[in-house]
Amino acid sequence: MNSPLIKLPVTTREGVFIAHYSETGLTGLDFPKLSKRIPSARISGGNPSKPMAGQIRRWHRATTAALKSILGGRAAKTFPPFDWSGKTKFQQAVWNEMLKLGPGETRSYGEIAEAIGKPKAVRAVGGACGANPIPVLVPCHRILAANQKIGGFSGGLKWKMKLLAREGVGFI
DNA sequence: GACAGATGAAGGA
DNA sequence: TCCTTCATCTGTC
Repeated sequence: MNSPLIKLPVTTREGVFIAHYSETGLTGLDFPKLSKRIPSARISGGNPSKPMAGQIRRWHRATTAALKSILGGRAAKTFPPFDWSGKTKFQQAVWNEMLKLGPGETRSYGEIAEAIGKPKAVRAVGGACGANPIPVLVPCHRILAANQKIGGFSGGLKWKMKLLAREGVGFI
């Protein structure tokens, strides 16, 4: 496994997201804690060597820029490397498929299942979406249920609706 | 090995 | 048209 894990705050208009980094890339992204005070910006959880810290700062800039772009309803220009070690091939296939979606572009769980060559694994796709550690950047909010129904969202439907509204996506 | 899940489709009222 | 039920597949415990 990868360690240590570095946590860095990403301040946006929507609140402060917490990005988690390992030695190989971004491992996770936490939604802002609603109605909580904004934590002070500091590196915590690890003690990276100097070259590592510089690299993580670069990744963090990319994460911040990508997050702000997506929250603004625009496509992210660059992404940090994602660290999906420990995740299953199936989950990675689902998330890679989601990364191909641009702003305002949506797919159904069934379409994602079909795209990865497992057209009947629709429920499993839902499970992979729920296991997505990097919401927003890996746009699981762009996955709708059949007939444009909103479905569910691990970070809370409120976020899903907000993100989709930003991108001008209509849903039921 | 059993169970649960962010689905989808079909059938009945 | 809406609701209920069931089939299907994968991940997790």
